[in-house]
This record gives sequence, structure tokens and C-alpha cells, in this order.
Amino acid sequence: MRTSRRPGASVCGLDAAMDVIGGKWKSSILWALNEHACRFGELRRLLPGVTEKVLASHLREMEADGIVHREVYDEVPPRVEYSLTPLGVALNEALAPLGVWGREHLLGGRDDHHSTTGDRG
Amino acid sequence: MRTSRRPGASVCGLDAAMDVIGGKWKSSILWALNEHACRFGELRRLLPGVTEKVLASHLREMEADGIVHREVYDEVPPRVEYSLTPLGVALNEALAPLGVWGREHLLGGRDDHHSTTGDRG
DNA sequence: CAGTATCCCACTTGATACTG
DNA sequence: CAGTATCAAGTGGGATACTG
Repeated sequence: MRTSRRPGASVCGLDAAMDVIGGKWKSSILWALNEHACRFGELRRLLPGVTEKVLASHLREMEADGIVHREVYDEVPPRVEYSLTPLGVALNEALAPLGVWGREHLLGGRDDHHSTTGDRG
Repeated sequence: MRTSRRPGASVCGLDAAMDVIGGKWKSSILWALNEHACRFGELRRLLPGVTEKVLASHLREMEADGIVHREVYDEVPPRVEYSLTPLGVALNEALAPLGVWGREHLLGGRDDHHSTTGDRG
């Protein structure tokens, strides 16, 4: 998958940011983790439709990008918790206006089940 | 290509917005048009690496999404100018924090040749 | 539970050539 | 100049099965 950034890209910060959140489910993962740390299976349940492979890939990329923290607990049964790093929190906040724009202009400003739990629309 | 939105997606405004700017060159096109209206060939020159086909596809999608306006002048030689609609301007503004985030945290806050021409990093 | 390993396909993107 | 048509390729994402 994406081992390095797009060749020749990232001439400006926006391109770099788009690369970080470019995965199909990354913004959803970000939103989910914004509320509280989640275990792998919990994320899978929160994101209906995502496969284990894709979820794992995205999480590894987001961890490599420094926006997600992976905490492993040596227990049985095994437990791993994912949470946002301060960088991830900042990214989520930077994403907020975009979510508002989408809700206002694309969804006709109608309400949805996320709008009261966060500020991302 | 993308005739409709991602099936089953757009549960929140952010997903919808991500779909609109999901194309590889769309954010760059947005940035280019933010400064002034551009002709097709001008955009091609401003975006080294993009092919005519992809540029045309992106422009048609962005026009369909209501963020780009296409003005045709019946002259010879033919002239077509692309510009941002108010919606596109709003999108660009909503994108600004993301560009700042990327420049601050991904590019190490270093300057680049865009940072003085706009607010997107 | 929390992943990895394969295989596969659709879609996006790219290269090139051609047209109004 | 401003595209469209065709062909080719690369990648992300999905389905399924298996492992520590």
C-alpha cells in the first residue's frame, strides 16, 4: 500500500494533509476515535462495511502518520486500544470546517445522528 | 467515472465533502482557481503532471458539484474559462485550516512558495 | 480478540492519439 | 485552444480464510 507519500506531491500543506486522510475510512476512524479510545473490534462495529484488512491498513498508516496511538495490553484475551494523539486531535479540529461545509451545502443543512455528538457535521 | 456519490456513504457532512475533493488533483485545481479564473491550458500548465483527460474529468465533476463554473466564449480561437463559484470559495475557506495543519505538522512549518499567496499553507 | 495472508476486481489515473 | 477517444497500468479496497 502507501509506503511513502505520493511521489512529487506535497508541494503545499493541503496536499500533504489530503494524503494523510485520503483513505476511504480514515475520516470515519478519526471521528470514532474523537469520542473515546476504541478497540479493534469496537471500531469494526462502529464502521459497518469496513473489512479487517482495510481497517488494519488504515490504522497502521494513521499510526505511522502520528495521528493515532496504538496501546497494547499484555492480557488474555489480547487487548489493543487505539486513540488519537494530540496531532490527531488537531487534525480533527482542522477537519471541522470541512464537515460543516459539507453538511451545510451538500446535505442541505439537514441534521444527522452525528451533529449533536461533535462539531464535524 | 463517478456518476453518483459513494454508495452508502455520506452519513455525515465530512464524508460528503471528502467525496467532492477526493480526486487526486482537485485540491490543486481549487487552489489554482482561488487566485483567478483560468483557461484549460493555463490549468494544465499550473498543474504539472496532470493529463488532459484527468483534468477534464475533474473539472466536469467539480462543475457538477457546483464548486466550479465553466464559462464558454464563442470566439476563435475557442476560449473557456473556469472559475470558482461562491460554493467553491466557501469550500476553499473550509479547507484552509486543513492546509495550515498540514503545513504546520507535516511539512514542519517550513515555508513554501504558496504560503504567501494564500491562506492554505 | 486482534489481527495477517491471499486473491481479485473496480476504479482512478496516466499515456497517447485524434477532433471540432 | 479545448477538449474526447482509446488503451494500459497502478492502487485501493473488498471477500475470504487462516493464525498468535
